[in-house]
Amino acid sequence: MNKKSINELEQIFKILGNRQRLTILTLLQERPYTVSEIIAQLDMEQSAVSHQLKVLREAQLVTTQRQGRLVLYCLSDSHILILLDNALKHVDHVFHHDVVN
Amino acid sequence: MNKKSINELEQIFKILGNRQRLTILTLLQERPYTVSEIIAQLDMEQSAVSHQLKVLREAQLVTTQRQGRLVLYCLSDSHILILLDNALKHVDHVFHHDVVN
DNA sequence: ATAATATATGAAAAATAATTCATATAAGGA
DNA sequence: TCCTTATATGAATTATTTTTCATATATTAT
Repeated sequence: MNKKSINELEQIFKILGNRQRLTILTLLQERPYTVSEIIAQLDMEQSAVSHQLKVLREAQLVTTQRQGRLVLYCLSDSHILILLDNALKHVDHVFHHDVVN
Repeated sequence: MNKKSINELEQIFKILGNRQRLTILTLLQERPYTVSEIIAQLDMEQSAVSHQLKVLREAQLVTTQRQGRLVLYCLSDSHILILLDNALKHVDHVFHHDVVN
């Protein structure tokens, strides 16, 4: 595995390694959400949510479209879902395979 | 997605979201390595490597077996590799799909 | 038993990431 | 135009993670 790949992997995993961002992504898995809706779901303040959305935007994991004064956030593509799903299978494997927790 | 799953995902992604740990995992993908060998590959000091190995051990991503005064580290199972591979496909998709970087 | 080598660990320091606070921008309505 | 609502952003603060430093433990050889 080359250095570039490692860096890219590090970047994504860093982004995914955060509760709020993961929650946002799994919300968007259902349907697009406006920022206000996301704030309501996350119970964190507007500014913090906005900063996290920026991270997701910059990583191109989500896209936005303004609708009047609302901004709709959508998953960029379903590719990331496959990754999440796969990771979920992994944690399932590790956490629930032979150990009770 | 429930809270527990999110937490578990967060944990793994956090662990994978680190250059040195990723490098260690990809080394172990080839074959088991002793700590000294890992240190040699990583160009970071013994103690730091040891701390990172502890993180991987505690997450059950690697297992160890002592051989005399050496300690051999191995990937716990190939499950994690599937996840890495999948993630790699994702970064490939995102970084190299329609944008030159 | 002592020395040497390999690895691990706790606590402090350094680096990085997340949150808050204050304020900015953007759009729609009065 | 001015006010209100929705969202974004920069800088400061706070929290978390990583690294370093000092030291401990384990194993083998002398």
